[in-house]
Amino acid sequence: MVFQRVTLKDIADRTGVHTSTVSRVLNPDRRAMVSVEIAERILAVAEELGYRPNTIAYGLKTNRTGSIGVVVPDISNPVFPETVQGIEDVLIAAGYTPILANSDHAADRERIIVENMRDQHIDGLIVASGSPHGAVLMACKEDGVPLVLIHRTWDDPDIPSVSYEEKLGAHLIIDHLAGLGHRDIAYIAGPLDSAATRDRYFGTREALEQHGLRENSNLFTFADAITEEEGERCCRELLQTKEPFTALVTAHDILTAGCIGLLAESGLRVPEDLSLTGYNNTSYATMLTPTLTTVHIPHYDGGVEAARLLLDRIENPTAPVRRLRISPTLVIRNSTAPPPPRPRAQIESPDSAPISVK
Amino acid sequence: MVFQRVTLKDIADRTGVHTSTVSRVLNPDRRAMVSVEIAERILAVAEELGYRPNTIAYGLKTNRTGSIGVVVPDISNPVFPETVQGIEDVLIAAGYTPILANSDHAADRERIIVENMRDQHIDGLIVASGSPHGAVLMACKEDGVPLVLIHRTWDDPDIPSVSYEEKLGAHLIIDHLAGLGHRDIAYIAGPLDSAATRDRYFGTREALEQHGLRENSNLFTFADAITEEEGERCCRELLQTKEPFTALVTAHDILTAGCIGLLAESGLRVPEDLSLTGYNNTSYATMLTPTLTTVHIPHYDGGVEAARLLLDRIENPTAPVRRLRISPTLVIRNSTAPPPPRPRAQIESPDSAPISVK
DNA sequence: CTGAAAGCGCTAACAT
DNA sequence: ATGTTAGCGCTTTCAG
Repeated sequence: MVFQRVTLKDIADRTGVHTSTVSRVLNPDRRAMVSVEIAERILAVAEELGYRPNTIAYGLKTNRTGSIGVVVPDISNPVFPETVQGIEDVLIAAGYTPILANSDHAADRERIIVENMRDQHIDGLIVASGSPHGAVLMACKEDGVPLVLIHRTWDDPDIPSVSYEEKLGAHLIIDHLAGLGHRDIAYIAGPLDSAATRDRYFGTREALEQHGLRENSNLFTFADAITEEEGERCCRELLQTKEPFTALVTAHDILTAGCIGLLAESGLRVPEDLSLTGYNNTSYATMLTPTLTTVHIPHYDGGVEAARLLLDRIENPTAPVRRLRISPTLVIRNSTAPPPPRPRAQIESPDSAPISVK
Repeated sequence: MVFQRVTLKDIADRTGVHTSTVSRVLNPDRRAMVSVEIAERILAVAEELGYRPNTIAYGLKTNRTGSIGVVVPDISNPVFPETVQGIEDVLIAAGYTPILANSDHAADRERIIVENMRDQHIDGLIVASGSPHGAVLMACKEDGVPLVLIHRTWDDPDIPSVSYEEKLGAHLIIDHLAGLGHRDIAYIAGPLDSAATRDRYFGTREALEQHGLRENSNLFTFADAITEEEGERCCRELLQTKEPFTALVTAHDILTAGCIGLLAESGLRVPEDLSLTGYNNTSYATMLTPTLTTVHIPHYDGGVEAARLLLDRIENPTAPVRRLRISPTLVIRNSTAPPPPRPRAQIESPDSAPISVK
């Protein structure tokens, strides 16, 4: 920086007082210690000179930087911009500066990011990740770095978190489909190393069982990533098993998006021949044709809550740890309908006995 | 931070040398000044104690923080995650820490963000914005804060930038449609306070003129934001003008996405009755039905170049300023086709004379 | 080759 | 009510 910043000393020299007096005036909490006339003079000069406190020097002295680290696994997944927006709105309003970083779902990149952030002396950390790096979290906890998880909890009850009732979300979808009369339901799971998609998967199996629907392992498939490509690959796999199904459920709107083109190519109409569902109620849900029945998760609100939890933690480190769980809701749109009289999902295998529909 | 960090002094005490010696060893450039045995002992102890340099103290001393501010107007617009990814990959590889912030297209929020960042003593700034706050940019320039713009240039040739040949992009689209035989082309522009969408708009008018196509102002409409809602609103407006058109061009895939549902409701098939185009080749382009003919902009590469420009600037502030312009390409998919024999875009006005097609 | 000492800008005892 | 002083952790002259 070529430019010379104005310091407390500059103001002190100009007003004929000591830097400590200037410091007191510029700190609202200590302003009262100083006589009004001097305070006013100092304030005027500070204004005139365009004084900006040096946060680096302040940080060195006080060990507080006003920065909060926010780690997300994939900023291009639309749930994270929403979450981040909620986090930022709260933190900025509270006078903090959020520092956002992308881990790309890579545990070691996450480790490096968090180390960097800690080197920068962040005052707190929010990790939005389905599979945070355990050692990193433990290190933060041990070193007393205020930490909040969002999108998952952690076994250790000392770590505050905001998570969603993912199993409930899965039940909402299956209940809806079962209610429409579907009995053969295929599922595209997300990567199981993420707690959220794992819960959706087990929740789905649980719900199928509750409805007395057969859990045909041929109708479960597993995406390696939350991308359209993986959705399409899994969808192809399901169609090739030649097992009949009348509904296709996925762990994320993005996976569902990947199915649509392939289904159209296969001559399957949604929802007439096949019901299709999403998860997360992202912008994809209304953009696709047909619009998706999906599970709404209030990601913005989750971000807000996570930020509040962190501020609580910073201001009151000894208060009991809170772990929030937020419930999702079902949004019914145009991609689901009662099953066709004869399942058409496997057009190549007309001999497979159609399952009767009430 | 409850936890006590290990400092140079800790290492010095443990090895029986002075802190300045430790400092020299820990700085690769000055390591050679110290005898090998001592250096090794210090390195071993540093490793053992888990020493991490205090970047705050370093920053106070050197006036360099290793942080680079990155300001984007809207992280939920998919072009920005791509751009940011390119920026981050370069900056992180060079040992810098990018600090990302969202201005929400608000000039005063942008001002506050940049002020905050400057208070944090960032070493440089990349502003990705269609309409950066002029005063902010001038202040950075005057104060010698290295600055690069991406997504637009600035009149002042002293500010390096990466921008795209937006007019060319607009020409590519119109050339393609004109080549298919379209003569009545409607346009949904983006907000004109952004340089990029402004250039697309004027480029479109220019291209229409070049092809001798009538510039019917009834067929131009202006979105207030890059959202699906605004796309839909503008599309409705166009349909209500009762002017016939056989192609609908927009300034952004997101605007195009907003049109699709409404067109379907109106009974217009794409591309049989109406050709439709996007811009930016985002994930929307392949997700929508039909897939979109659109303009591909290499946003990731743009981010990479912007970061490199900034690093150049930091390392060599006196080198001549470079301003990059990157050319877009046309991607033809399923949303464009020759116009129908009789334009159907205005089904309510059958009396409007159909334009002949070669 | 290594140590001593100063100082980056600020805050917070401790004096007066 | 204000000034003095010390020091946060580090780098960097300047001596030796």
